[in-house]
Amino acid sequence: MATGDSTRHATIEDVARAAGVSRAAVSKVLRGAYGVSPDMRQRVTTAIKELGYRPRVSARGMRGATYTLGIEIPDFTNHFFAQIIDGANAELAGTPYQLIIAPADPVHPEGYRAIEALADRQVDGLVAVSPMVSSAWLEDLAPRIPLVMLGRHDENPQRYDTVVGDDDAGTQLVLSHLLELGHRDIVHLTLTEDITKCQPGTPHEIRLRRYQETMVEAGLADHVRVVRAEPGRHEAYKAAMALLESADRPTAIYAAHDETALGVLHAVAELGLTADDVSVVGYDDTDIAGHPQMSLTSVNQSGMEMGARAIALLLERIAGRTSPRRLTIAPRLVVRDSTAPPRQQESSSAHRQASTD
Amino acid sequence: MATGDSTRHATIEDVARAAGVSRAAVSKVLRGAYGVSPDMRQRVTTAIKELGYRPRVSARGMRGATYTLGIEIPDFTNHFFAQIIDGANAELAGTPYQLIIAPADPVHPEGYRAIEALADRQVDGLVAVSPMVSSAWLEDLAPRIPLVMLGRHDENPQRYDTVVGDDDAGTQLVLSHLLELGHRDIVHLTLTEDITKCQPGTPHEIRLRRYQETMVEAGLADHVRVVRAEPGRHEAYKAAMALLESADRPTAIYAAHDETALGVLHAVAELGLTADDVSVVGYDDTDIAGHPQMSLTSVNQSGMEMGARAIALLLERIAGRTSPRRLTIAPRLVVRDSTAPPRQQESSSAHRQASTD
DNA sequence: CTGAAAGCGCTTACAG
DNA sequence: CTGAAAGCGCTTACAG
Repeated sequence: MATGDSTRHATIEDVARAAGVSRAAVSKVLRGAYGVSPDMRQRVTTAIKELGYRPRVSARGMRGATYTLGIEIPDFTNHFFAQIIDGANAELAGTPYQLIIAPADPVHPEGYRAIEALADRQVDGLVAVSPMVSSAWLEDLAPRIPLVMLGRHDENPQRYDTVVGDDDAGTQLVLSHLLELGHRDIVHLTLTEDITKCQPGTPHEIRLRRYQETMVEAGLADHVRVVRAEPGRHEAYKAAMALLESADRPTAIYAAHDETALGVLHAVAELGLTADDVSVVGYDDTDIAGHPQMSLTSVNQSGMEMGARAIALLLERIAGRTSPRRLTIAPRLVVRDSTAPPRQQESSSAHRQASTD
Repeated sequence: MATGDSTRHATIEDVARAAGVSRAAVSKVLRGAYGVSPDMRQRVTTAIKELGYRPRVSARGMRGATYTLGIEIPDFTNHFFAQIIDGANAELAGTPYQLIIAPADPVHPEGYRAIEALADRQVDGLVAVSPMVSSAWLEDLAPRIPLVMLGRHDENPQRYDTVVGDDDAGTQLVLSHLLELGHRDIVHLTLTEDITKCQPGTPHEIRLRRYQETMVEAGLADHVRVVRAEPGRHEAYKAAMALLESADRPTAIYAAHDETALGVLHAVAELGLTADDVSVVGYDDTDIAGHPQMSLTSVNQSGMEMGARAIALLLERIAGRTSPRRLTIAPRLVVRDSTAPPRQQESSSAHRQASTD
């Protein structure tokens, strides 16, 4: 009766009273700070348990830390991002930090909104996948909050870290593979321009540029062909259908990523075609690529590892590091059944190869 | 020089000073509350823009709302949950609420930790997918925070809402389909007991029970066979391999959900078997099930819709409703190529069927 | 080692 | 319509 109804949540004041100590003392025990006698710690711990006390994060956030790390992700239906979260979450196990994830606003998918939402919530650190946000804006945000960006090839970030795949090398692997198989008519199915045309070079922009350069270097400048589709499997499917039903069907398609590649494979299967007719390569090597019924050749850049590394860098920053770091994840091509030598070709190089064997 | 460095983030005090009004006035404009003259609103709005002011959510949370809704999800790699988030996020577009997602702690996947983490952060409402959490604990939590649970068949929740698929009807659809095709050796591949053995009846427990009952009703009590696997595609694959390589291979497998079914299909493909040898049915009808290369027969219960409905119920609760509601999503069987009549059988019923045609 | 006091940036009654 | 004051539940210097 004294303190009121027990439905009300206990506060630090309640704990202090129950333990016969000051609020400051409870706070210290809570944070494992120095300067608490074993006896006092004991009494406080007991009181906390008895009252089922849990500190309000909002209140802590007013002065100190929220023990919350935020991650912004543009799209949940893409399995690659799920892997990143998984890796990040695993890396956080055993630390006092809680991960919260903010999905990009469907209306404003660039990421500004979601990142701001996280910053407004006073997260102690932030990792984001936002190729379309300007680096100047990030430099402006970074002094207020430790920041690690995924998949950004920014020239020279001053105040935040980056974890990137080597999209240049990955694309090189893809094209070497296709060229070795004897392909010449290689189309690159990428995303819409708003995604490939950002300043620092988004992953998709780099893949596109490297595709063009490599084709030219291989003497296939005439065969450079870029097709674009909105993000999403179904959009990729539609674009691929148009492409595959057109007069000059390519013998190979290098898709922007697995999500796109799955749409392409959908079209390929629906038209009764096989890898002999048109080879398909993806990027990300998501779980489904390895399924025997899909067997998609793809570039692995381990989303799990990217997520884990990003968190590791973030924890370093929170611990005090201020100099910027960049981590590059090496790509690895996983060859599967979705790629094969092109069927019967007028291509002289393919003939040479065949007769040389 | 007067106010200090401009790097410091503006507070409500700064805005009030710049607009020449009180902090209370700024607060009212912020929340669109009554009792502000158009002129004052104008001046405040201008000041907010000029200063780039954004209210700190922690501070708001101390007294009022955080405009944050939380959602707890046990597993990000399962596409069904991604769809739920997508649906929830879409439903929130245009409202002042921001969605944040907390992944379950990998070490304590039951969900208590993640839900508490969200509650500690003062979210204005919470939706969770936690079959293993006790309903008593939820009743205890609910008075403090509006709560909607997904996939819980609790008897009679008093203080929270539920959105569930009709797992009973869904299972009935699956078995009717398989029985009509002529299958008798139907195995149910479900998850480990800790997931199916919770009190109120988890979705998987209901699918399991309904499977057993329907088999008995069909006179196939002798054919009831339940196999269990840890969650995850790879675990399902291993269990399926053992099952398919055993002496008495079933002709059909009803998998706990698509994630499991994909593992089964992996084994089926690897052993060079087809749907004629062993039919496979999943649950959730995730995107990949509809891919022509997968073509998995599955029960659709629309994760998008479940997520959207859950948010709609939550907003009602936040608006004041206190009476509990339950929403049931009707399942729909989508028949694809992964199911077919069993090949050549000694089964008399199969013979009857064949000769009757 | 311990505690009293100030303060974080908002919102909420309550007067005017 | 407007504002002064109290208060939300913590943490942080600062004395003792």
